[in-house]
Amino acid sequence: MPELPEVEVVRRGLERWVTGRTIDTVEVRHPRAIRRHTAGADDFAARLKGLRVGPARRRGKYLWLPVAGGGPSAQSAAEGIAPVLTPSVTHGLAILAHLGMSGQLLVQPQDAPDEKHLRIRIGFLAAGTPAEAAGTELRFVDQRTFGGLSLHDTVPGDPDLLPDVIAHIARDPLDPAFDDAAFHDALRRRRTTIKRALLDQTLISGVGNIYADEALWRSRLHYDRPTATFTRPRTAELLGHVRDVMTEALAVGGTSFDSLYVNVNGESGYFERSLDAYGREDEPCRRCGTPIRRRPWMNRSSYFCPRCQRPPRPS
DNA sequence: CGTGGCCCCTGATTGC
DNA sequence: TGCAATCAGGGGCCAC
Repeated sequence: MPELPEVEVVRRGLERWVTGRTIDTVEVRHPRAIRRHTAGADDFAARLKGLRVGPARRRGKYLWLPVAGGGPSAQSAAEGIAPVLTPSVTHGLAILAHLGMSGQLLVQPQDAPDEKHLRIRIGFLAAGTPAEAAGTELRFVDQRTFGGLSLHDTVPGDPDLLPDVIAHIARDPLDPAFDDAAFHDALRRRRTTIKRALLDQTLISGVGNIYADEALWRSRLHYDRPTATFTRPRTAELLGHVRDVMTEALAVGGTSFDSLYVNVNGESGYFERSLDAYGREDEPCRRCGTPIRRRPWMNRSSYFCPRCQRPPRPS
């Protein structure tokens, strides 16, 4: 459930508390949390030991931590191929994390009691760590186990050390390299509706159910509008609102309805109070006063103003 | 192939 | 009180 702003809050915490440290021990306590690492939990733990964590990266809702310091690449090890003697400087390994609906990455004191849904624990060497980080470890906690960690080769030559398995994920709208014109062209080619398109991580990443509804409300667009009829100005306005709402949410630490959505120190964000549509069923629209409605939509809900956001004519 | 429906999982809340 | 149904910020997979 964490979307781009919440994941970015976590990324910043990892950058501050984990980057630069050297992994010592890895404990996998639930197999589902590691299922995307096909070589298994023992391989995951053994390969990470002794590696140093690089800068924390993010694309959309995916997070990764490049790791370096020795050993063959994941690919060559998995296939039994001898490591290349002169590997490319920008070809390496990265821990990939996805939080799913309920995942958390927490930096906790080693002696803190285990969380009920603690799935993976990563401990670090004390040597060389900043005094303020000493004695802490990284924990992946996940009630519903839709999220998980895995270890992957990075795309050769990619300056961000993007894990190869997420190379198909689109850039997110806060990425300076996001291509607005290409996004508009892709929308026009699709035979789908606008909210489905916003949630399609191969078209635009980082947008989930909350920020899709918020951006559509700001744009006065109904979630069922077909994308094939979008004009350039309409796409531009929508992208502007997507960027605005996510930037505003990020500035206050993201959206937290409960203690499930927290930064690495367990603290909640404050954007819930600024939501205009999501979760506001029967409350007055802040533009026109009409009660906000909730509609079942793709096993979830869509919140919208029935007056500001008129449905398209049925075709 | 693109698109839409279903399923994975645990827990909180609501209504009978 | 108990129990069933519904819902939750995600995405992979599989039919059509």
